Amino acid sequence: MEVSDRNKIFNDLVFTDEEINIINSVFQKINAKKGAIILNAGDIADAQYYIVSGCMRTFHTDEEGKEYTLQFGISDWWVSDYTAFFTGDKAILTVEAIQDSTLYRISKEDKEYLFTQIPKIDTFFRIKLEKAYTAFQKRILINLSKTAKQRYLNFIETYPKIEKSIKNYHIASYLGITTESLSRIRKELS
Amino acid sequence: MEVSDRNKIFNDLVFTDEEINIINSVFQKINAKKGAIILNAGDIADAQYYIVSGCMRTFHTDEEGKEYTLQFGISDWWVSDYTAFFTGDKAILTVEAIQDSTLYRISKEDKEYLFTQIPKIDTFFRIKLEKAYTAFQKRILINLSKTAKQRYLNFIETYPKIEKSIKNYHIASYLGITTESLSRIRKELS
DNA sequence: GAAATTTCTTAACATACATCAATATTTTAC
DNA sequence: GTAAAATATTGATGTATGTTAAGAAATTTC
Repeated sequence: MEVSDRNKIFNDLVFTDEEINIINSVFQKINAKKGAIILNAGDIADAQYYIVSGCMRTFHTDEEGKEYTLQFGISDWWVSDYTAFFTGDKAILTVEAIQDSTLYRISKEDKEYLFTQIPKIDTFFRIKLEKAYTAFQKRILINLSKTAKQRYLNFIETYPKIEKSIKNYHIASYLGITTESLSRIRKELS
Repeated sequence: MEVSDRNKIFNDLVFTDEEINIINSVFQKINAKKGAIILNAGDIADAQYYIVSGCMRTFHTDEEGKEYTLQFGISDWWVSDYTAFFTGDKAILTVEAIQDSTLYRISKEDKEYLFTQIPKIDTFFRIKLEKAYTAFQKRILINLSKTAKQRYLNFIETYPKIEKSIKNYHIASYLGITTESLSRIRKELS
């Protein structure tokens, strides 16, 4: 792993040379082409991924084949099916690259090894988890309380950098509406 | 804290006498009467609460005074406005007892002290957080993909023990529908 | 750079759920 | 146990969003 990437991931943490060696040994760099799937629903989610650049999407597919986007992930976000990652159950989410993306992969096993070797990383990941929890709480309240138009405006705020490069139907599946409805909302707003 | 309560909270963890003393010193037993508010939106959320018995509700109130129920909490659950608890921001959630409830309170400060004194408790709380995250992920996907009737059926599954004792309008505010709509759904199902 | 494919928009109509208003039922207070 | 208050139901009507279908626009492929 390059120094700049390590600093980007663990920004304010300082490591010894030995710790740096350990970190380098557990992260694997991955180039995911647009359309590539890095985790498939039904598989074991035995890794999580740090996004250096690009854009990822995690979504659930129901019995009828309809897709529901749980999250978009951009630079400096972590992605996986965390529910499956934590529980050991099979993934119900698929994680795909919707732009060419560069990622770092760490397996669940290596992450646990990392915790034993560099205890402060435990705290680092706990804070990430707290933030992820917080984001989900916010999302639930917005879904309960806001109209589709308000949710769309909130989406633009949440993802200002990528909003224009994400396909309409992916945004719609994130908002819980059809692509036609989103089209109408966009028209009203313009 | 009574032995039985400590075992209930930390079921499979084993503590030394000294650790037990520390635990006893940081948890405060609270009896909350039906209707009591233990955390108010706008306040600092400097504690979290373990529910021994009873039923709690966490909800958000919007500018118009409409309430949106984020969660019901029953025996063996933890409640707070975790977003506020983690970030230090003011609470946007209110936590109220909807039945007479017995709780144990632990302050944020004491919880951090507990982590330093009994490191394995850190892992215990991390797993709780993972489960809470998982529950929220599930909730988001259900809200995106299911009709009100399906969400109501899912609610009954999720809260089978308390479903009958929770007010209709509280359930409705959890499902994101009006009390009238819930009434009609119930009629259809009966 | 033209053809093929994918994505987005528009329109007509359908449906789920909201709103408003009235009444019925249950719970609480004295 | 009765009156008052709170909660739940029902009906009529409104609205946001879904569905189906067609065509327009953008992107990809060769």
